[in-house]
Amino acid sequence: MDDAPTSPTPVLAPVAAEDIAGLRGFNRYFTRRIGALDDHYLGQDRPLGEARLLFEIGEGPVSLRELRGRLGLDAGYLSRMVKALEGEGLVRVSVHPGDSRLRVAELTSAGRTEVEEQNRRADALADGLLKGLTREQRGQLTGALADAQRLLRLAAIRVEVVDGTHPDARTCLDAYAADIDARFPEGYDPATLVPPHEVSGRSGAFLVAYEEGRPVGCGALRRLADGAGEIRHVWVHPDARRLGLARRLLGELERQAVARGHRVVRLDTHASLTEAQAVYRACGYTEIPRYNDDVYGAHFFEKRLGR
Amino acid sequence: MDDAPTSPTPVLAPVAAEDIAGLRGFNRYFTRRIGALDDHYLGQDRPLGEARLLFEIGEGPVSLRELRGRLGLDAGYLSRMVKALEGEGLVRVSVHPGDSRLRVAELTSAGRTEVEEQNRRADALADGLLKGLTREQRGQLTGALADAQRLLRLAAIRVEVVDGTHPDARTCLDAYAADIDARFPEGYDPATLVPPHEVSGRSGAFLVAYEEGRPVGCGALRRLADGAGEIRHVWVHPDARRLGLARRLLGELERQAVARGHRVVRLDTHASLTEAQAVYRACGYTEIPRYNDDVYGAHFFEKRLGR
DNA sequence: CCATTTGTTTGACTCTAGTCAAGCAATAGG
DNA sequence: CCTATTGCTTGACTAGAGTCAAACAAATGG
Repeated sequence: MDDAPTSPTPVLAPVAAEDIAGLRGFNRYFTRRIGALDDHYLGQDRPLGEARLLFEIGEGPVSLRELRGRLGLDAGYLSRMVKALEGEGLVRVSVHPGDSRLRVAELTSAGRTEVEEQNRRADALADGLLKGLTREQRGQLTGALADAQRLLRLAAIRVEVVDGTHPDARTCLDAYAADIDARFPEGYDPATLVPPHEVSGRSGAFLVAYEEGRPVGCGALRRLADGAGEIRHVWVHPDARRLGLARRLLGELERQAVARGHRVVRLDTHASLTEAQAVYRACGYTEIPRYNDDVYGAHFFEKRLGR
Repeated sequence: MDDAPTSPTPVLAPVAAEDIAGLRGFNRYFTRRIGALDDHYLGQDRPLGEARLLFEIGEGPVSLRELRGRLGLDAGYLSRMVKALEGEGLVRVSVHPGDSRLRVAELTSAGRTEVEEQNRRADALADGLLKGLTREQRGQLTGALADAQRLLRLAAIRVEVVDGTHPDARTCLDAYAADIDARFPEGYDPATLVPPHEVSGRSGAFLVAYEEGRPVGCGALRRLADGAGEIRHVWVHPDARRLGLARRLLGELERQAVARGHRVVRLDTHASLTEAQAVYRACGYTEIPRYNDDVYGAHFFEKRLGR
């Protein structure tokens, strides 16, 4: 058990030099070769900044504030670019109906045409690149890129301990409640959610996972009457599923439990959450008899925290 | 045979939309997230162009001509940047000993220190990214990136038909001859190489594979006395091995053979080239009895070009 | 209702990156 | 030996990308 080759839940370990070299080598190759190419083609006759802006406005109307955040631009710089695009008839700007300080931009039909042309060019570029490969190799490439992207996204997600009353904690719990309310045949009563004070300070913890500053997952640890830890409300935003984030949250919650002196953690799940049950089992949890009177609980799990 | 799920040698087929979308999605994610981060950190207090230049000078002395090629810079622009770095005491420039038109740049110890600092920062960035993953996930990521890079390199290689007398053809054949001369216990006599006229025009073809403008592989097709095609001198530069380029060259040579009306191609290999034999077998070649008096040939193969 | 805060605009800059052409020195090719 | 050619430098210029501060209007919080 001590020298298990793979660890069921994440353990922090120093990063191997070859992994760093691999990532850096790929980064050099990719950005200099493919990325640069793409930027060059995307822009064509238009400055890259404007091309990116058009692309980012894309579908529905977007507020300038949103664009500023997404592209990381200076307010003045953005304002001027939008004005230039408006002057060319590619973008229409209007005042936000709800808040007159905000301005929202959307593409005109000419703008839409230009974005389509951009997409055509980018597709042609990708097509030209992939053409040299067999169908099988293309599939391998697509698979490898998907795996890499999944892992890079997971790696970029930061898990932080926040207070149970933190707005991001509430946002996540609301989404969690809505989510399972839709999934449980009997619905879900939000009053069942763990109260903020139980997951704050010494007695418990609340974790929020952030991807690019946006909360995309959470998990709570509280103390049971008998002194064991209890994990509750492990949730992952639909956009961030299938990355392995639930496992990561679980591991972080276990670390929090260890730090609070718990030697064992328990949790329960609803009968309908079969994937969750599989995750718990894979992470070293074993099924135990009912240990509480939770109306939604159907399966009960426990894990001893060793080391 | 007609509907075999995987094709032994490359066949051109339209690129699936999902492969294009996969590559484009990854490109967007990667360049905007990782690449941009990297550039930002790499530069720090120094313009990106100069930072890249320092990195590229790296070890041993490099001629400005070489740097110009590698970074794709304008001669005047490069000249000025080198001068600026020289002024800061990071780079030492001297006249090339062999050709006084050329100038060679190398790092001073201050320059080396700065590049080390660059590397430390880039390593720290990669380390910070990978830290969120388990050791197993890091290994998966490194593997996926290596696969993707291998396939992207292969995809970016262009195979062209050149005249047998073309300098790139000669370069490749010289490298090929030197390569096998070192591998064959009995050495290799370059006089055995196919004469240029046999691989030009209607009777044959000479293919050169280019990676970023540099020849990295070749292959020849000529016509045998009985009208069959013969494939010879399939060679891949050591830097471009393990990408699957030999298979690709083989496939292109077969296409050339079909275009010239050959219904069958043959080839021979030296007893010591066991990997090559494996490739031929995997690409649908079957071993046949000796069909020529080549002193180096030990195994003889044939493939019918059907459809 | 008054003071902040937020979202945006405008003017005035800076710096990086890059182009283009003229010119000079060394070399290569006939 | 003469004429390209190659490699580099210099001057003159441009455009893209971005910063910073002042100003102003709408919304928000006491």
